[in-house]
Amino acid sequence: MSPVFLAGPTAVGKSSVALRLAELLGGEIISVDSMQVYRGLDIGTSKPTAAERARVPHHLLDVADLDQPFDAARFVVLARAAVADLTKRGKRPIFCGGTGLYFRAYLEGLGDAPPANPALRAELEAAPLEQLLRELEQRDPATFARIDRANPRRVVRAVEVIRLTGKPFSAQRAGWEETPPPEFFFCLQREPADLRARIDARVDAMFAAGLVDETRALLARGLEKNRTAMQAIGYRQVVEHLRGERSLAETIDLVKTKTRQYAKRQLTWFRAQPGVQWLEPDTNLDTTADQLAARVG
RNA sequence: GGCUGGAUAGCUCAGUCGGUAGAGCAGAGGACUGAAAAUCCUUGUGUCGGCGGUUCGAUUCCGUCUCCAGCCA
Repeated sequence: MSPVFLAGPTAVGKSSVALRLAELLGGEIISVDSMQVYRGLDIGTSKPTAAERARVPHHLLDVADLDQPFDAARFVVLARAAVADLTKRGKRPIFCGGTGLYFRAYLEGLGDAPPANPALRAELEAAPLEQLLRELEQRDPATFARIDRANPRRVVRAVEVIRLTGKPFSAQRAGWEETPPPEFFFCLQREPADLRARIDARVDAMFAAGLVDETRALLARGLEKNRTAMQAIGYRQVVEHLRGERSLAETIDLVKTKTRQYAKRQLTWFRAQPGVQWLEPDTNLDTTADQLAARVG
């Protein structure tokens, strides 16, 4: 049974569709979300509720604590393990989420490069970009030629890998474009005005549900020490608000804007996904799930 | 009622010693190979508040009107 991939921008309605689809197909859900992996980030990530998780088993939620690192490679390892488990039990894997890199990494691999090394990374981040670019040009001309040289993150990682392994970064990347497209990769999309309204409503609901309190509690548990979790939309802006940087009303507006921008970037990933099948959700999301179930057999 | 500032891109504002204007933000598009809800790239024609006047030419100077601040009555 080939897995079903269900992607789409935030607030498009993926989770509801996946839930019903899983029930129809006798499947289980594998979350493809870089923030829902963290324990405690619940309201702000729209993590499936206990009730929903009771309906259908979910994998890759709450798999990291705030003091643990998590990255795309870890995602791939855990996702493969989950798929193996589901296959053994005759359950169909339904990947559902919005993290483009994670989909891609699972589908096409990440290469053999080593994980981030915090000490080295800190050193490289402190170095002038010009210097890193010079080192990159010398030690890995191929990467230097194709990399986004204005983007410090990309440059830092490339130099990090080179220093860690002594080999060029370009020699350690997975060969994307060589993998055949997945059989069932669906992306949900909506009219911009529709999506925007849903995002606004969702953000309002998050604050009404206690996002500020949740953030305060996470802060007490070390949220600020986790660089990745700390950049999650909603939490980051609320932390700034709690520091007195802006009012609550302004913060809510900002979170809406950031979410909209994020949704746009997500769509950019999925437009480039080989084999994507686009889908406009029905007013009744169960209907959409029914249609999908029929297409997927 | 008087005085002083403002009135320029969706928003906040800069600027033009008179030759029809530019930043940030928002918006739009794109990239992305172990931080990715991050990070980065590209993209700016708008009666320069209205009407008159001076001028070859006014968004820029002058007059007047409208609106918004603040101060004085």
